[in-house]
Order: sequence, then structure tokens, then C-alpha cells
Amino acid sequence: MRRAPAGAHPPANPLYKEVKNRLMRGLVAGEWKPGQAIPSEWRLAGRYGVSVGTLRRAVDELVAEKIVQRRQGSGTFVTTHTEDHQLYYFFHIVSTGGGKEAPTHELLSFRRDRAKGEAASQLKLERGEPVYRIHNVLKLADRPVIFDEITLPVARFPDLTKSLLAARAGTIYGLYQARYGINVIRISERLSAARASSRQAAGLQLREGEPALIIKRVAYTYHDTPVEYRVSCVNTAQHEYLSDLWKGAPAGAAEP
Amino acid sequence: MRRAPAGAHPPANPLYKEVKNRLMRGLVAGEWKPGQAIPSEWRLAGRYGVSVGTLRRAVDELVAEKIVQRRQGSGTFVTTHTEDHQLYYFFHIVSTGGGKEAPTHELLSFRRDRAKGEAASQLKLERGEPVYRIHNVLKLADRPVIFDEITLPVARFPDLTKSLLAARAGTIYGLYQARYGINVIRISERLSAARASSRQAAGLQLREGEPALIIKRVAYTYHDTPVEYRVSCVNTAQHEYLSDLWKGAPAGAAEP
DNA sequence: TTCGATTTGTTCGTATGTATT
DNA sequence: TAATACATACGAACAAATCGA
Repeated sequence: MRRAPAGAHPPANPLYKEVKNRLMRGLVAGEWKPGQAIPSEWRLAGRYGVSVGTLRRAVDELVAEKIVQRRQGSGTFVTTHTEDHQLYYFFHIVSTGGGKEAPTHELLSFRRDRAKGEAASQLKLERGEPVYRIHNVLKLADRPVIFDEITLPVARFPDLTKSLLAARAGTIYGLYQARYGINVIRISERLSAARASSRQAAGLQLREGEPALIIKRVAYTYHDTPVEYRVSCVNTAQHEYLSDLWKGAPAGAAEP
Repeated sequence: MRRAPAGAHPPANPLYKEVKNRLMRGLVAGEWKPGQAIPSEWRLAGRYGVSVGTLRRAVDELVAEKIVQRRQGSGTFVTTHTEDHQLYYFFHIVSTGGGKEAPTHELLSFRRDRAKGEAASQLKLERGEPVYRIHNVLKLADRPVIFDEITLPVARFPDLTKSLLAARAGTIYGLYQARYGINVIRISERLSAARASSRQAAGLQLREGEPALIIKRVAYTYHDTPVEYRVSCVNTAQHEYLSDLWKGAPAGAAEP
């Protein structure tokens, strides 16, 4: 029982994809916020007029994309970036030994600037649009390991201040989420090796010109909308970037 | 309040996990080889005495892990590394522009050696066990970009020769699979920045001491068994390592 | 502490649609 | 065209976990 008589419509998505999209729209609209539970499967199935099995299939995909999490006996919850489990989700620097250490942050500078160059193009901003430019050092085991330059569009993060950033409880993505309702669900990173610039070297207490790992990251929220551009410089004398690959070639998104 | 009166049994896996494991054992045993179709869902369900739905759920997980692929109307096939689609599956070097270029290979050297150091420990070999040591250069757009040192246990690749390697049709993983029945399904990479060694610099036509991206890779087959250790040195002047993250924190495997 | 309501997890079954050969 | 195989959708029943009364 295909529903529409197909007036030359889109490829006639399966029903569960349709349901998934409707759920996504609810998430984007903020109908259910991170940390909160969405309605029960029974209730959602009724709301969308589908069987529980079909509803489950839609939620299955959101779970696979880590957009929501299921807890048996409790409910299905919108993913948060403040939980321990998520803390390391986008954090791939490990000590050469292999152990993950608790990081500490040091906010070096915070100022307003104008978008330009790669930051502008990756964030899909016009040249000259206002952005924040943030410099931050991350330490592991008390040694500076990562020097970050973060670019954020002012439009998406109104009234962000240095003290808000410095006083945040969890990760910076937790702050995006808690204060601005922006949920980072995907990042794309491009890595290369280069000599550390004087600024990067200073932040990492490294000799200028020493080889360092450069990571250019774009963070995306729903619908592949870029929200953060970040250039990280990593001292890989004692640490490495860990990449485990075995599944999930960029599938799933960008269909509708 | 574990349910079992503790017959010391495992946590009593769900049925579909059990079925998945049985399928895995069949794959490992070579009952169905890469490129071949496994029996139909209907048939497998009968064989394992479960419903088609349960059988499908087991296969779903194998599909998610890219161990098999479904083709509607045709069947379910064991994943191959020779298909175009899989060609770039474990290949993450892209030109700075973004496009992926067709690579060409040049086999520099091939010799037998004894395992030692990190290669031995990562491959879970005793020091001194026989290995092959292979040096290879990969070119993109006619320029040398990646210098590889590959270590393989002789025990798993008996009678491998230089000409076999040089004459291979597709990727090196395709050769592992076609000739030795070894199916690489997962790799783990650790990246750092360092000065290129003289050997690496020579292979890449680079000045010695220039910063380069170092990738230490371990390739695994079923049951997390390591089969290849590889140190790659990448000239990132014109190319970058691309890492897209958004799902699938190492879940799925390693259960029993 | 126990109990019961709620919610997700697992398993079964059936019917029908769609792609391949 | 017909047979086969996977894809989608529905429904039902019970198990297991959670949480509050």
C-alpha cells in the first residue's frame, strides 16, 4: 500500500525514512532537547500513524548516528555532549602508551574578528562577516599538547564571552548545546604535518619550526550545517592521533 | 539478580547474537568466500532454527560492519576488497583540493626478515619470527606521496614473492584475500608528525628532515587477529589525511 | 523492601512490494 | 514471464530494565 499515487514525487521514500525525517525536524526545532527523553515508541507510533516496528526502525537509524540513545526500561534520550561517555567522542588524541588522560584547558585569547580565508569558506560565511576567534591550549598530564584556533560565527553564538567559555563545566560542545541549542553531531578533519608557527610553538612550549600535526576540523550540526572551524596544532612527541576504521562509510545523512 | 542459577554460562546472549557468531564462524572457516553469496535468509533461518526476522537481525550487524553486503533480488555477498567501491575504503589520503586520484604503485624492495620491536608486538609475534619486509611507494598524479614499510608474518602468507606482489591486479588487501583467504575487515591507525628519515625522504623525493605525516597502521581480520603492520610516511605538501567522524564508536565486535 | 506500571529489547509470524535473473 | 531474494510494514507476545509508589 504505497501511499501517494506518485505525482512524479521524490523517489517515494520508505515510510520509516519519512518518520525519521519527521523526528529529525522535531529535534532541530528543539521540541525535545538534549538530555531529555522523546515520547515512548508506543506514543510516537500513534502520533505518526505507523506501527511500532516501523517507528523503531526510524529510531534505529537515529541511534546508529548517535543522535539519540536508548535506555531499556527508561526511554529514548537526545544525545548530550556533557556525559563522560561522550566526552571522548570527538577527541582522538591519546598518549603514545595508549591510555587516555583527563585534559585541562587554558583559554589564551578571545576576540571578535571578521571571517576570511578557509574559515569563511568552510563555515559558508561571506568574507567579512563577524566571527569569534579563540585561542586555547589543552594540556594532558600537565604538559601542553594541543594548540587550538577556533573560529565561530557570531550569528550562531550571540553574546558569547570569554568568561562564559572559561567557566564552562564540560566540553566546549557541551556549551554550544546547553547555551545555544546547537548539537554537534559530526565532524570532518583533515590532517597534515607541518612546521609549527611561532604562535603555535609558543603555545606548546615547542621550538619554532619543529614538526607538528595540523588538524583542520569542521564541526556540523543537523542538516550538515557547519558551526565551528578549528585549526589544531598537536605536539606528537608523546601523543598520537588515533583513528579506528571499520564501518560506517559516510552513509545515512544527506538523503532528503 | 542475574537470572541464571549461575551455571557459569556466558551472559546468555540474545539469539541473534548467537546466530551472528555462527555466521562469523562460517565466514572464518571459509565456508563462504569473499565475493560469493551466502545462502538465502529463508535457508539460513531454517538452518539455524530461527525466524527470518531474527536471521535478518544477525545479518544486519554483519552488514553494518561491512563484512557482507546485501543486494536486493540477488542475495547477500561476502565483502570483497577488489571492487571499486571498496578500493578507497581504507584509503584516506586526498589531495588538498579534495579530489581523490587514482594511485599507482612502485615496489621498491621485498625481503625476508625477523620480527622485532613494534611490528612484532603489534602482530603478536615472538621476537625473531620470520616476516616479510616490503618497501613501497604510492604515487598520486605521478608524484610520490606515500612511502610504506609493510611487515607481514610469513606464517600467514606462505610463498609470497616479489613478483606476486608486483603483479597484483587490485589493492594489496585484494591479494591477501584472493590468494590467502585473509579478509581485512578493520584497521587501526595512529598518526603523528615527525621529520622524514633519510630512507623515507629518498622514497618521496623530499629533503631529509622535512616534516612528514607518520601513520602506523595495524590491519585486522576476523576476531581482531592482526595480519599486517605498516608504517607510512606521507608528504602532506599537496595531500591530506581525511577523517570523517560521526558514528560508530568501536562497537559491535569483540563480544564472543 | 516489594510491587506494579512503563519502556525498551527480543522473537516470532505474516503479507506485500521491488529488484534481479 | 516466472521464480527467487531481499525490503518494507504490520502485529503480537513476552523478557528485562527502570523507576516511583
